[in-house]
Amino acid sequence: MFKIILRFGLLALLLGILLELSNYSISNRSYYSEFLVAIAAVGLVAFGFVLRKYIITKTSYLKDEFAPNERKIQLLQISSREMEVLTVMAEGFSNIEIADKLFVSESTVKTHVSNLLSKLEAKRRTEAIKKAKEYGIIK
Amino acid sequence: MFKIILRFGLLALLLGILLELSNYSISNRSYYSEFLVAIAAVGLVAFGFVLRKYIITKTSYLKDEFAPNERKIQLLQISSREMEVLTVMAEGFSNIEIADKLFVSESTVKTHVSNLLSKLEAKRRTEAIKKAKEYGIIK
DNA sequence: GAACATTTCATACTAAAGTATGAGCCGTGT
DNA sequence: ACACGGCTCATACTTTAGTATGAAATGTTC
Repeated sequence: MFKIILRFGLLALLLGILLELSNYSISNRSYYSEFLVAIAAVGLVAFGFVLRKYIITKTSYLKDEFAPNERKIQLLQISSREMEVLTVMAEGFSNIEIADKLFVSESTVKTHVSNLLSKLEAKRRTEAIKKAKEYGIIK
Repeated sequence: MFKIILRFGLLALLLGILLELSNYSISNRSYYSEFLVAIAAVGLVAFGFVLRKYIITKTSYLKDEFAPNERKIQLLQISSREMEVLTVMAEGFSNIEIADKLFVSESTVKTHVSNLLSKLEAKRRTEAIKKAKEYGIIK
């Protein structure tokens, strides 16, 4: 992360120097004045262009260090056990498989899922998963 | 599309004028010389920054930097219609809802889903959705 | 044009998912 | 102590989802 900031900082500095250079050459009416300005301009545009990509990829990188949206979880009144069910459910497991993983009965899982559906205002588990992801409460 | 090109063209022109202006003011050693250059530089970076977004979003089939993994789709022998079903299915819709959206019967959707499950080696639609996302064939 | 994949649909199943209701247990807090 | 929320489970039921099979209409490819 610091590496990227450093890289972009250096690039920005370089472009700044280029601009300054063109300033001086303009004052001196050098041959390369217009040329240098053009290069600096193109460089700056490219800088912004690439910057966006890095910002986007690096923020999606931060999604890997996934922190569930606790606010939303509390707002929807989703309990910790429901969260566990939701997480395993999103992995594509059936109710019985979830039950085995959490050491409870299928009935219990069904109850949790049913509660999750109403809390997430979803009609199906697929819809619940989609919404939960949109809310950032699961990855 | 032309609208966007026009907009960006105008913006680029404006930035060019700004640069030229700063050139002149530098020659004249005006108070605003450095200031103008800085504004032009920031403008150019912003230009590139926004440009990327527009290029990506306006090339429509590349939404949010997402390009479906065509190689994987072909490898798994998933047909175009199956892809459509998969996409809508991942949005959390039921078979009947998918059928309505694609103007086919529920039977047809069931067939497609069933084929998708075997092709994706999934036991349930939730698992299929998860795998499809991992493979990068849906977002 | 014959072979082949795709898309469509139906029928008849079985298997899951989801709903509704009631109930017992366990902590926490008033 | 008692109310409350969370977790557990069961039974009974309805609704979807998923499988199997067959079949017909399209394209596509060699």
